[in-house]
Amino acid sequence: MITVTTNSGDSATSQPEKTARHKRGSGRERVLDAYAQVLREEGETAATLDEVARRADISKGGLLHHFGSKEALMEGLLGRMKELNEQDIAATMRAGGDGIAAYLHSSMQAEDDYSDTFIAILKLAGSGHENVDQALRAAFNAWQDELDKVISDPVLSRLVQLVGDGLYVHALIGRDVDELDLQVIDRLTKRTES
Amino acid sequence: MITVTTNSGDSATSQPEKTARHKRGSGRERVLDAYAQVLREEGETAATLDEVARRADISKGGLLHHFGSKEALMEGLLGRMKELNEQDIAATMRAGGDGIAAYLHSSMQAEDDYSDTFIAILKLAGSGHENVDQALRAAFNAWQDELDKVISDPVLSRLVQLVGDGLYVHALIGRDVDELDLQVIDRLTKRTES
DNA sequence: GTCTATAGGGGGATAGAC
DNA sequence: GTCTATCCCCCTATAGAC
Repeated sequence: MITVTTNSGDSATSQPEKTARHKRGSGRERVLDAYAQVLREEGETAATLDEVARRADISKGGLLHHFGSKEALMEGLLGRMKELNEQDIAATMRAGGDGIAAYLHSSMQAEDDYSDTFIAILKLAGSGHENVDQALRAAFNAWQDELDKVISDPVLSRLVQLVGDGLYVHALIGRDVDELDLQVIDRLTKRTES
Repeated sequence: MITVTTNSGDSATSQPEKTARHKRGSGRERVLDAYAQVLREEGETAATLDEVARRADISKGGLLHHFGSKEALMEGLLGRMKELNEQDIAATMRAGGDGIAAYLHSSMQAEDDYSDTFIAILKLAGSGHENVDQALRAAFNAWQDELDKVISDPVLSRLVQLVGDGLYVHALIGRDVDELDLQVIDRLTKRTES
């Protein structure tokens, strides 16, 4: 009894155009790139000012000129996520025609600026920084709102989101996406009844 | 075409009996309890030897007698998880009669020793400790194997696991379980075809 | 705007008394 | 088995030269 408002085409191939990767040279952005990168690759503990400065090819003093404290650096990254959130949601939903497939695929492969930032911030989740958890909840809610527009059944919509979040966990621990994951996505995309 | 090998009773209420909470006094166990607790509540950064010792009501020297290094402490917790894994899987699957509901409910409410340990270790995921990610992958695989025994369709089985993992993410960032989550579980439990 | 130097604090680990 | 005292390193942040 559930209807997915989509033209169910080839679900596994349609990919949206996301924000292009920027590795531009303006100091502030280079620092945020480096911070997000080290968070993704080695986690919170490894993300020291020294290491971030090293990756950004800048001195620690230079870094602290742009961001007066580590807290400020963190909020800088949260700001970037907030900034990219809307435009990425729009791009994901617009492009493929199929919201579910596009959403779930974007949960699997972090290859745009938004996903990079999002995954980096996930590494800071639940570690006492209330700002972080708040920003993450806001991001989740924004995606949920968008999914709700595309999927008429709210329960199915939530299910799709939970599956996407599950895929993030698997990525987090290095559990590779396999054929079954793709089949799950395929089934969620193609089925119009529960 | 999917058949869930279960007596589909009242899915939302059946709860298994898990391992009882131990807050016993043997130094080693108290230390592991404290370590897991601080990881869950405040994350990896806050989990210093000083803080763990404080919570375990022991001195740092005393702690380091039981676990010679922080690395050893970590592996101690991994050992506990491995130890509890099998028995918790068995308890979860045995009790309710319905594997899906039991699994998903245990993903929501961490109130047994295994879940406590598991969530704590999740805070260490993707932070460069290869042991941790390996242990987590093993735990995920063990649950997957068990779900596969209960759910005849492997795609549905994976879907159920992904939803459970998604619930963990939501818990991680303090997004409370709501009515929709319960409805998702209910639907996954009751439906026998995709 | 970027650098070096350094202060100040905290974390992990060792030594050795009890 | 548990404690105190201590060492050393690294991390954040500040000061100030260029």
